[in-house]
Amino acid sequence: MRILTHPALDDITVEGLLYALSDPVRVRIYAEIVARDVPQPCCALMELTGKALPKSTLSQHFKVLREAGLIRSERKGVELHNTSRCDELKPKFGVMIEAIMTAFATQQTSKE
Amino acid sequence: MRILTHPALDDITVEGLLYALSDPVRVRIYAEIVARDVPQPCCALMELTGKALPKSTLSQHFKVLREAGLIRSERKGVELHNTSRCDELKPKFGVMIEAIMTAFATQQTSKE
DNA sequence: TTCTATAGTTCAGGAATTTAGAACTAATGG
DNA sequence: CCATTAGTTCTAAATTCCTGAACTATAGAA
Repeated sequence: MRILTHPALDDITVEGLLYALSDPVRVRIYAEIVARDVPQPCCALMELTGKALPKSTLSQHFKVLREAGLIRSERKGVELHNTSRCDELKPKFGVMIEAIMTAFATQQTSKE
Repeated sequence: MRILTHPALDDITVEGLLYALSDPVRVRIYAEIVARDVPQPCCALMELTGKALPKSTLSQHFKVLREAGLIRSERKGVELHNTSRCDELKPKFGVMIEAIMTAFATQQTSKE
């Protein structure tokens, strides 16, 4: 396994962030990582959408979130601990991420 | 040509909006539509990215923006006039669209 | 050390999407 | 009716995405 790479703040783009969050599964994953403020291993998020996702698919989704700059993944023993990079992003992107997640949360609650 | 359809506010989703704006060409198109507050025909935006885009490609991009709920397209003679639906979206999505476009504008100006 | 288990990545294919040239439709003005 | 401009639809090639199978990484136990 190669070392996990995270983009520098300068290499993170609005388009990349939006693309990462434009997938229903990925935005839910990111919302959970933000909501539970303890670092989350991938496996904790497997059944997020009701049906269990294949782990290769989940791994790809985490990779997209990571390479977009939304999360940081650090190995802790056998797991990866995933945390939001929102504090880092805020100076560059302002309230964008928060505004997106607020809108998403509203949408989710109104779906019930 | 079929009649152009626009989604009802209820059918517009956060994911759909983010997806539409996650493409570098589409976000530029939308930024121009918002910036020039006169309705824009597609043809006015053909050379947005330096190289002229094929009109079929441009048409698809407008379709994505339209079906996501970001713009409204109305026929005026031989042209389509495209306007932002941001006022309609605001009650449902709060400052999300504005926050995205602000971040995008900042990114564009810092690129020069 | 070696065996086993768990967590996650990478590979490879088929499936789905996107791009763009060509042909088509829609409206306007001679 | 013909020509022109604006934009859509069709279609095939190129690209990207999904996922099962194989692989790598770490830890704990024997």
